[in-house]
Amino acid sequence: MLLEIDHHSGVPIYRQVIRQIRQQIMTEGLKEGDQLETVRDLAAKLKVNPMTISKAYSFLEAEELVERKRGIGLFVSKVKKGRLDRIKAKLLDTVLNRAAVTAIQLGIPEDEAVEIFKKQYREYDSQNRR
Amino acid sequence: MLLEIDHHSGVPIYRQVIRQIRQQIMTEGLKEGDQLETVRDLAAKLKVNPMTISKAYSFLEAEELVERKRGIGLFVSKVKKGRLDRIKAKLLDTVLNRAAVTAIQLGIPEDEAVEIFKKQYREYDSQNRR
Amino acid sequence: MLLEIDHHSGVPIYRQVIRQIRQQIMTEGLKEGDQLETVRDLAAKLKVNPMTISKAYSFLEAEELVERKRGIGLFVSKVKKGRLDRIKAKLLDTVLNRAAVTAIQLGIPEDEAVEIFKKQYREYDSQNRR
Amino acid sequence: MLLEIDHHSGVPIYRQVIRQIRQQIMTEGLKEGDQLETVRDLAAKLKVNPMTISKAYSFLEAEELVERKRGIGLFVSKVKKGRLDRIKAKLLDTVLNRAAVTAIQLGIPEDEAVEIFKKQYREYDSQNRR
DNA sequence: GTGGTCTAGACCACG
DNA sequence: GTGGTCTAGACCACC
Repeated sequence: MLLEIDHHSGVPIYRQVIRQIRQQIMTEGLKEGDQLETVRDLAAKLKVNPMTISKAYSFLEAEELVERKRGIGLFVSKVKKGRLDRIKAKLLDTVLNRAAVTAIQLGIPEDEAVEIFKKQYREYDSQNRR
Repeated sequence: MLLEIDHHSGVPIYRQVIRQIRQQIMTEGLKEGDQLETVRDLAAKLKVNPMTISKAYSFLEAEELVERKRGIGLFVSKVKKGRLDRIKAKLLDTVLNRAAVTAIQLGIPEDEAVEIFKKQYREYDSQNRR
Repeated sequence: MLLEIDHHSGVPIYRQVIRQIRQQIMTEGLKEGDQLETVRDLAAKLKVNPMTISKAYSFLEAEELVERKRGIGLFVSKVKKGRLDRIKAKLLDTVLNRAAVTAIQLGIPEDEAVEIFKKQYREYDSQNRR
Repeated sequence: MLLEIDHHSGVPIYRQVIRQIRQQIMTEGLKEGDQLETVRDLAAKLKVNPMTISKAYSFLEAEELVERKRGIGLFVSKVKKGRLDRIKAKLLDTVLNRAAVTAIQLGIPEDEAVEIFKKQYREYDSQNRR
């Protein structure tokens, strides 16, 4: 499980953990039944307090993306395809809406904004294609 | 000066103020030499604590988008066209990049992402056209 | 805000807090816009650590039953009638299902179980009617 | 001896074991003098840690529903009819009381609550009738 | 003043 | 060994 924490971003560590794990579940980097790293291991690896990790895991559990097996560990839940799609769609809408609003407020016309968006898409995509 | 504060967004109020004023300077809703509303007036109008406005103004001043004339008030600075464009471009790149990255990580193909972006653009645009 | 904590029940304190506040929101003992007691006050009143209360509040916020106004406090969110009803119905189904299952496993016939249920209902109801 | 373990319910496994065996004794699926499966066998069958089964058996022994014959095994105790009935009644009262209280607190009228209860009863009953 | 975050460390329940 | 809970206390951001 590959996580990167930015201690200077101002974003709480536990939220960074939540977001990244959620992302990996969405993109199936983490699949149903996969075990998450133990609280203590992940805490040691990221050099943060175990409770910080525990807190992140608790929220993921409340979201039902992750399940506890008591005394054993945490595992990725089965997420129904429909629910997954809804979460994805919502996430996407949010971020694209934010982008569109900014473009409009800056007075950038639609096609120009779309071009920049495409450029960004292709750049990132080509860099991260495997 | 027209500002809207969303108390439920989680975004700090002073940042909402900063962003909106910055936006207005960018789009020339506020022009060089225009005077900003006084801290007290704006605070009263938005029903927030004056310190919140004061803080926002300080940041705008640090950004050199605004100048303090002691004893008189705050005024929009002269911003060179080139610098303005660079700020705009950078802002736009940042937000569109973030959107693109999210789309890619969720495995959304380019044209699908573009479609959603356009939809968001048009929705917001039609709602806010004056 | 009236909360009772049972330190000996084995149920985590923060969950007791969550459940009771949720209950009060459901039953409109706490209404939209009402401010929750501050973390520190409630912690002092219940004689627990503020973080325990904070944790409870965080989960309620994640559930969107409660909203933060930064620097001011926490307030009961507007909950759409439909969503409220769904939450209520689910809660009710869960607890009545558990009751029914137990009755069946003990070999209690339906009408006998219903009679006991009615008795319990009336007893509690008459005690707590105002 | 037929037991079902739900790893996702959050209820400790040893408690699930206790409850189900107790249930079977109540309903006379297990009768006086019947031998319980050995700790090892049951643990292997349920694929859980033997200590978990051992712990469950200890509680049943403490409850005097079961007796240890050293070197031989565990056997279902003689339970006086009266005591059995009292245990049953108490269990039933507890769970039905909890259900009634919840219904009342949610403002559900008696007959509506009863209807839902009956529905739950019939659903579960028809599914598990043999 | 408000709530949020993080830490260090203790203790508990479960397997 | 696993995760969960709670505490005490520090520091931060916001209003």
